[in-house]
Amino acid sequence: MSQAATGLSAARRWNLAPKQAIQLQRELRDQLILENQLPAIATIGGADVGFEDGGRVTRAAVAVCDASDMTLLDQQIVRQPTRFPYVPGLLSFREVPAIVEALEGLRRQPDLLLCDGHGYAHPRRMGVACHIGLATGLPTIGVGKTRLVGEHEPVPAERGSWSALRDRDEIIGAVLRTRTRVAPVYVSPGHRIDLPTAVRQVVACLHRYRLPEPIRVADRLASAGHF
DNA sequence: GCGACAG
DNA sequence: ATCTTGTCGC
Repeated sequence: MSQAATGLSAARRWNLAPKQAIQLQRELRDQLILENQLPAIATIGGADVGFEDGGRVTRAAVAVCDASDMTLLDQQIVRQPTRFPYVPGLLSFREVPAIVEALEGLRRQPDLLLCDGHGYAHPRRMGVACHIGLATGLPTIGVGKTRLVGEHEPVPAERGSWSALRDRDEIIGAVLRTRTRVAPVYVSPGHRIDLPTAVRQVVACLHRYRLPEPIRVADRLASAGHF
C-alpha cells in the first residue's frame, strides 16, 4: 500500500477511545503540510456541524462558493448518529466523520475548504481543519470563534487587522478582525497552506458578516430549523 | 491540587 | 453545540 493511502486510512480511523485518539493525533501531526500546495482557486467550501435530538444526531453541512463572488454553487447536508462526546482537543473525532461524508456527496470538491473550528491552533497542532485536510487531501483552513490555546496582543479595531497567536515559542495562528469593532476570529492553517495565505484567503471570503461566507452558509445549513 | 477548555 | 424572548442599535 502507498504511503498516501496509509495516511488517508489513519486519518479516517474514528472508533477510538480518548487516549488512543490523542495518540493518533500525535502521529497525524507529522503528516501535516504547512506549505502552500494550492490549485488555482475557483471554488471555496465551508464546513460546519449542528446537532439534533438532544445531541444524538450529528448534522454536517458543506457549502461550495464561487471564489470570485462568493455565489453559492453547491451544498450538502448529511446526518449520522453521534459517535463521540465533546472533549476539548478531540473535536475532530466527533465532527469530522459526518463532514467527510457530506464532502463526498458534492458534485465536485472545492479547491480550498474553510472549517468551523481551529486548525493548527490546537494543543497538539491537530484541530478539526487539520484532520479534515488529512482525511480528504484537501487544502484546509481553520476558523474558530473562540480561543482554544495560545496568547496574543490586542487586535486593532479595524477590519483586516490581525495579531499573531502564539503558544510557547511558536506562532500557531492569527487573531483576525473580520469586521470593525466586532469580536475577532482565530485563523490557523489546516493542511497544505501557510498562515499568511490562510489569512489572505479568509479575508477574500469576507462579505458583510463576522464569518467568511462559505462558513456562514454552512453554519446556516447545519443549524436547527432545516427540514 | 487548581484552572482552562474549539463545537 | 443546544436550551430560548425580547430588545437594543445601525
